[in-house]
Formats: sequence, structure tokens, C-alpha cells
Amino acid sequence: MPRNGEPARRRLQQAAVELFCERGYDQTTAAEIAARAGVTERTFFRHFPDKREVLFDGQAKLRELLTDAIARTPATLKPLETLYRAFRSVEKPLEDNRPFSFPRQQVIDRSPALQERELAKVAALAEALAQALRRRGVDERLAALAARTGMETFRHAVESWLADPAGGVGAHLDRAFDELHGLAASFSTRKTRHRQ
Amino acid sequence: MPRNGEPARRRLQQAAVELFCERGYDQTTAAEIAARAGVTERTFFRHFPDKREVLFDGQAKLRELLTDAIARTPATLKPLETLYRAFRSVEKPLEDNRPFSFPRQQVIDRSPALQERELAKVAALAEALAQALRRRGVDERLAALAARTGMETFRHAVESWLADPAGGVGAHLDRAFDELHGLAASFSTRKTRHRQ
DNA sequence: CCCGTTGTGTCAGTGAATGACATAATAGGC
DNA sequence: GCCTATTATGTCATTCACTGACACAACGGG
Repeated sequence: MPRNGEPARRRLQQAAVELFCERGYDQTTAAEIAARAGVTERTFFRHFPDKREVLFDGQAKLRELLTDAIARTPATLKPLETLYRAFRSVEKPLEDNRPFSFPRQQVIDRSPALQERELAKVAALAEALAQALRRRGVDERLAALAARTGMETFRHAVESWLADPAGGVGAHLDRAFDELHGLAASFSTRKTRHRQ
Repeated sequence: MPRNGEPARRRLQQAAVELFCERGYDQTTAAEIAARAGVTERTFFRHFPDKREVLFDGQAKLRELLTDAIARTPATLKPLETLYRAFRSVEKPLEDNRPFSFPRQQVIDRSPALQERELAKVAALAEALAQALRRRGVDERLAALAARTGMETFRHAVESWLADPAGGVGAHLDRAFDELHGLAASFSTRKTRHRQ
């Protein structure tokens, strides 16, 4: 009944992050989060479908940014280059979010349950990228494979950037894509050379 | 108390697959699985840490096969080629398991909870591959990236093989790795050419 | 035949999640 | 400013996943 100032949703997220940092995810009950936010446990589950979801909200925005970037990209680019440019285009938002992302990632890294959810979000994001590529005319199979491997490369870059922000996301992204190029260019099952 | 013939663990797995196929994962309770297997719910959770895990047992064997294959590989090979050969080496076991893998995959594809667990298993497997590559002298960063992208390529191949077994796993694997080669060889952030 | 080990049953309890219903809070028309 | 439709919240009861503690049955040596 009491509808306090700050929207309950934000208060719940805030309370959840605090408690997860203090005691860890498993040692925190949904009721405790709700209590700190000044609402009922039932209200918690009205705002979030489950306890984990309270940590995964930025995902939707990131997906939108990336798929929009892909849609705006020239259709003549190779799939991986399209993805690379899309990733570069979210450099700013990522870096602005670092103060929030860093502790959040620490919490996730300490809880298998949260890691699972994160992997699910990453997979969903990759699927969205594949769809965006298809809309740019990329073949279905290629789009799926490019989106997945590109996504893993992006994760690789973001993780190393979180561990060491020097150079910004961009430097880590370039390095990761160059590593991928080095890995894949030097091996083909048939010994054919692909046109540039 | 009654210790019936077939080991309880197998009976539980069997019962679980049956029930999941009949009603779906969410509509099946752990107690029902246990009942069909002729044991108590408590016994179910003694054999499996949680309800999902009853579907994920082959994973350990596959990991062992792959890491062993990597360990036996000449240390001079490029990381992706090492992985490719390791994947080729498990072709037989995979095809032998098809009658079991196929319905299992259908169950998983219908349940978000099971998909999450599968992604977690895949990630753990990729981590094991990275570790095996490191033991072959591959640089830590490269090992991680190669394992992840190689793993995604493998998944891509296995999924398309499950959908259409024509040509066997090998054909799909070759196609997937060639697609990866085509994707990555044609794009580099800097316009440098990497030594073959 | 006894005994230690191991698998299982029983029971009680916690915590995540959901449905149903009542009620308070707010926005918009008047 | 008041009334009302909508929306946010509280309350209650319930299901189900999972866990700890304890007892006891089943089996494998000796």
C-alpha cells in the first residue's frame, strides 16, 4: 500500500546488490532483499520473475544498442566486421557502466546459479545478433556461427577489460578480434585459400 | 532399505527421461520421478545434486575424451587444429549416442531451466579445453579464446548434425570449421596479414 | 555370524515461487 | 477538488526444490 518515493523496482535492485556483496547470493533470501527495500517478498516477485533476475537488467538495453548498430551498418560488410563495428559502438555505454558492472561481475563470479543465468543472457544476446545479421542478408547458418563466435570474442574482450581497464574497451576488442583472426586464418580443414 | 536389482541411479535417470518426455520438465516433480523409480524423493537428491542434473551425465565422459585427445596431439599444431582433431576423435561416441541424445535434446530445448544448465555445462567443457590447450604450451589468452570459439563451432556442428545426420558428425564439423575460417580470415581490425 | 560400510527411509524445516483476493495509491476526466 | 479506473502493494495459503539429522536395512568381508 505505501508507495514510497523511489520506485520500488530500483530500491529492490539496490538492496539486492548491497546484500549480495555483503553476504553473497546464496546467503541472501528474497525476503531480506524485500525487507531492506521496504516492501514485501511478494512485491519482489512481482517486479522480477525470479531472484536472479534482479541482477540482469542492463541486458535489454545492450541488446537494443547492438542490434540497432547492426541495422545501421552497410550491408556490404563481412559478418564479423559488422559485429566488430557494433561492439565498438557500445564502447561508451560500457565504460560509463563500469562502476556498476565491476562489483556486479564479482557477485556473479562467486555464484554458480548467477553464472548460469549470465550464460543464458549471453546466449540470448547472441541469438539476437544472429537475427540482426540475417536481416542484413547474411545466410542463416553463417549468421548463427558468426554471432556466437563474435559474441565469445566480445566476452573475451570485456572480461579482460574488466580485469585491466587500460586502453579502454576498444583496445581489448581490437586485440581479441586480431587474436581470433590469427587463430582462424591459420587453419582450414581443406587446404583451400578463401578469397580475401 | 530395499536395494532392488538395477542400481537406483540408472532407474532414476530412466524414469526422469520418460516423465520429462511425457509431461515436460516443469510438470514433473522430483517426487514423481523417485516414485516411478521405486525410491524416495530424498534418495533422488542423494544421487543428483538437483533436479536438472539427472539429464547431464554424459558430459563428464565427453570432457575426458576431448582433453585426452588434446593431450595426445602433437604440440606443434595450431590451437584450432588441435581442437578440430579432438572433436573429430569423438565422432564415434557421439554417433553411438544419437538415439539417446536426440530425445534428450528435445526435452532440453523445451525448458529454459534445462537450457541454462546446458550452457553451464558447455562453458565448463570449454574451460576444460582451454586448460588442456595450456598444458600443450598455448598462451593463456589464446587458449581461452580458441577454446570458446572452437566450442561454439563444435556446438554449431553438433546441432546441425542432430537436425540432419546426413554425412555424419564429421561432415558437419568440417563445414562448420570451414565456415569459421571463411568468417575470420576475411576480417582483421588492422590490415596486417598474419603469417600463415 | 558379527560388523563396518553404504544405501535408503522418515521427518522436519527452509526458501523460492505462484495464485487468489483485498486494499491502498495514483492518474485523468469532470 | 472529487470520483473512478487502473495500478501497485499487502496478506494468506500452497506447492515444490532442496537439506540436515537420525534410524535402520542391506550388503561385503572377516
